Amino acid sequence: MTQRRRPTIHEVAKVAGVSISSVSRALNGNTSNADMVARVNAAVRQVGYVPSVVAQSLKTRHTGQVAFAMEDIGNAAYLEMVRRIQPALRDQGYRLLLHSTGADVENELGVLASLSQNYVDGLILCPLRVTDRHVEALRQTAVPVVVIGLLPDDVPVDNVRADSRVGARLAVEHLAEAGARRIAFIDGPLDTVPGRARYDGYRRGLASAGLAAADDQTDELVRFTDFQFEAGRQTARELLTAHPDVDAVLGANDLIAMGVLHALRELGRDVPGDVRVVGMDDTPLAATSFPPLSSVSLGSADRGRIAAELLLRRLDGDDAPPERVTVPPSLTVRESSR
Amino acid sequence: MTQRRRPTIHEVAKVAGVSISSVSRALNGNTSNADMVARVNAAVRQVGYVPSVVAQSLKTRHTGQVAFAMEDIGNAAYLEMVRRIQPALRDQGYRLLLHSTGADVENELGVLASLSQNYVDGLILCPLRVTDRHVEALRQTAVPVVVIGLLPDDVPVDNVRADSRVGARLAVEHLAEAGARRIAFIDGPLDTVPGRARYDGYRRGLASAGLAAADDQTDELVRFTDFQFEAGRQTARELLTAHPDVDAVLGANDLIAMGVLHALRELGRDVPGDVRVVGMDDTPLAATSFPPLSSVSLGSADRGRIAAELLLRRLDGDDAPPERVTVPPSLTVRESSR
DNA sequence: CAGGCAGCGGGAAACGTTTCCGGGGTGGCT
DNA sequence: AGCCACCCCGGAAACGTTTCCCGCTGCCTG
Repeated sequence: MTQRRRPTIHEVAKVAGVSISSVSRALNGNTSNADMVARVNAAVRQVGYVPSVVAQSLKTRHTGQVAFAMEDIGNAAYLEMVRRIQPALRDQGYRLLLHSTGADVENELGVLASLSQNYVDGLILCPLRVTDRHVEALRQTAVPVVVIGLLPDDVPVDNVRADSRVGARLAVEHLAEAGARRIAFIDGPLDTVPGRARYDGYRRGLASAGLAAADDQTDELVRFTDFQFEAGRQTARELLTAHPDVDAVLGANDLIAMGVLHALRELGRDVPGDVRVVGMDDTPLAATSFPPLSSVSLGSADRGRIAAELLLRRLDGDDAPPERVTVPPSLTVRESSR
Repeated sequence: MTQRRRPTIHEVAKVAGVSISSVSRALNGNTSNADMVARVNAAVRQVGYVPSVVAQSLKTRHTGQVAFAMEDIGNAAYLEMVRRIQPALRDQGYRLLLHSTGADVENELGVLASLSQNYVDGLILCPLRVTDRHVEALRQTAVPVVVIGLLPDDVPVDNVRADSRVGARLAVEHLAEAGARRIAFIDGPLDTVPGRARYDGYRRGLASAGLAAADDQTDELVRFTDFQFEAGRQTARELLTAHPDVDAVLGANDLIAMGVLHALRELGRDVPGDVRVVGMDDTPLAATSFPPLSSVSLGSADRGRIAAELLLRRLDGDDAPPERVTVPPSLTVRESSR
């Protein structure tokens, strides 16, 4: 470990016998003299020069970095997004910073605030909730931001949305069409954005299938719990015991739906013979479960890709008005509801 | 969008009526005069000053950033690592850069080379393979590196390893103990590091259980395929048809093992009654499958945590000799082999 | 009472680039 | 052949910090 100080542009200049301005120009392609370029390159190789991106950032006022902030990278939906975002950014020479904010909203706001420290040129944000303080912070950012998720219409920020309401409705309609009449719904917490939207979609689906009056508020077949496997299992067991006539269950995500499948198995009910099951998010879990789980894809990968594209456009200097893209959901039917 | 230029330390100094040195000292806690601190803080709030981390980095020669490089964040093992690494680093004030290198070895070397651009203070690397060029690059890095995975003993770099050979052996011994006599193994490609190690572990397990002579090379119950669900399913179907007397199957990862479960179900064999199944990696898939899949955990989360700790120690200035930590595997027994 | 020392604050340099500006040389046009 | 214009290259400033160094003030001590 020699710990020699890294060579700077000055040493290159000395070795090449030219000025530092010429070195900089040669390296950035702002010179036409082939001889100069050759000499500089030779010197660069000789001293083993590598530019300092920090110094470049200070001077050029951009860092080549973009942050992606979400609750938890362990969540399959966010994971899919990262898998698309990272290569897209890398291809354009941007590095990706990952911020897992956890369930803490303060952390989220902290990320937004830290944008002012200008270590990134842009941000893709998946907010858990959107509070007034979020909106305030979003209005004031110095760098472009793309928000994935629901956002009030008057916030001037690029926005990519899934439509989980339509997604849930799609699932319900599919189940009804397959002959189900008593369709239960196990949702996540109602005070989350997706929990709320999926609930609304479920109700609309019932109404459009003629299975419930639009103003029916009894919700006897609806349960709210966490977006987790065990939660789904427990809740499903309870629900199915209380209502043995249920002939279909929609889980608000694949984990819940997996829990439902387990509960049904424990209760000795056949899937899809006795009860049909559909999940949401269409994660890898769905394809490998038994029976393979029908699931509503909310296009996480697409949302990630589109967010990256929008951000790259902004970084490229585009100052068109903020865009609002909604990615349509799609239902993948597998055996669990066939 | 006012796009006003961000205030610098100079404006704070002007507003507070002090010098920029005093502002810097006050903000970094290097001043004892409470009055000064108060005035500076007031001025900071008044002008809305936020320090530029880029300028700070240039001056202080560290960036507060650490990179994590692996093949694909979609891989459950890497994902678990990130989930531990990120909070650990964040708690110490470091930001995390994510590099998905893909299957391309050049990309990996590129990441190593880019360390010289000093936009990070350290790196955690999960190399796919370790070539001479890797070793060379690792010897020359200017910043601390921690490698997760197998590394030649003479490379002077902190190293965290799993022991998938022992892991596979553990699984085989467990199956033998449960009464299995004809234990099959569906491995990934033999020319990958884990494929090779798991194969060795399988053979040792058989030998130690007295189910095969140590020099038996027939491998009639071994198959090599990809580390994927469909591959595991197809291969298992073929294997189980050719050898109906197989009473246990070890899958080289959970995806393969899930494929095995599906194949067994299609063939009408009961799990674990007729055939016991064990997977490896202990991903979320294992707990939610049916029946729940026994799986060998290779301690991805622990490896991530330990790697982060080692790196943080280096960043803290520790220059003890490189450390080599091996995380022991552990078997989680679930219904599929009970 | 005077001198010295400690501590605080200001000026300025430095980190490693990019880029503006200006001077000198060359080539082309008149 | 002379003049003008353009092209190249070098010098220097600037990006926004931190920190070294030095001078000043005030207090304590001899």
